[in-house]
Amino acid sequence: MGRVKLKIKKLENSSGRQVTYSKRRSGILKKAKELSILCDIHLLLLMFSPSEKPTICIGEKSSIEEVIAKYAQLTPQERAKRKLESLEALKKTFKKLDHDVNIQDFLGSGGQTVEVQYNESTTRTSKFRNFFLLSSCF
Amino acid sequence: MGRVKLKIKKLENSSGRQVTYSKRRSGILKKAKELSILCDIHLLLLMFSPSEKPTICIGEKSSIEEVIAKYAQLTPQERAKRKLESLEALKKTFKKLDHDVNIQDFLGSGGQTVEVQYNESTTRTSKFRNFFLLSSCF
DNA sequence: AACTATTTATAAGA
DNA sequence: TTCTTATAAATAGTT
Repeated sequence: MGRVKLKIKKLENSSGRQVTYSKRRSGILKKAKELSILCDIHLLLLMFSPSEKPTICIGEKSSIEEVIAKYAQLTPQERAKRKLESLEALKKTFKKLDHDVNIQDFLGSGGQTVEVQYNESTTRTSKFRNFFLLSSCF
Repeated sequence: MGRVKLKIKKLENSSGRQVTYSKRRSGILKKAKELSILCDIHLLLLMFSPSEKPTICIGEKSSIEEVIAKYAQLTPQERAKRKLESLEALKKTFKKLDHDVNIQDFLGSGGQTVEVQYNESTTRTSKFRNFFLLSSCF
């Protein structure tokens, strides 16, 4: 959308990245909120600006805890399956809408799984402890 | 976008909700992925379909753990501030783009803060334990 | 911060 | 469900 079609790759101009972020951030926040209302679903969107400023969007229906907890309740098998399905859906969208985008570049490696074990005997800061507690849920 | 302008309220027809979810899910996944690439940012999008099927989208740059951990590192004050800022940005977008939407209805109460304390002496299932561990990070 | 030419997303219909 | 198409909406480059 706009005067020219944009190549989906990292914008090399730093201030350009910030401008594009501001514009698209508004757009995606609106989309997220609309989707959660129209379809009455749980939704969570979390993002960080190029200068690391965070934005969070939580669907009307949800608290952050609910959304994360719902995801945490899935089995690892289920989560892996969903990741792949999401990737497939995205590929399909791009095939349909964007024949001239390099799909491989765009999607990257995709369905990596991450396994992190929390070692009780290791001393960690609160920050790192939180990190590992959270990791163990995904 | 479409043949008519849609009112942003819960679609009352159940199959209509599912159809709209499918279409808009593709759209928002594409937007999220594009934003994360163009602006080279960390991003996480998690949503559940009307039939509770989960979808997760993680930006090219991120693992789930990284995004959550980044958010977990903010102070509660910082988080509350960001929530309000996000809400303000959304209000602004709607004022500009959608004069005929009922802003109040659309945004709901918004900036609620949730405080959950984990009580070590209480017995809980793993599921609930995860819930509270996660809660304590937000 | 606004504007506007264009591209993109999507609501309804087939 | 899947495809089409008229129309609304988002946004890239510009002012």
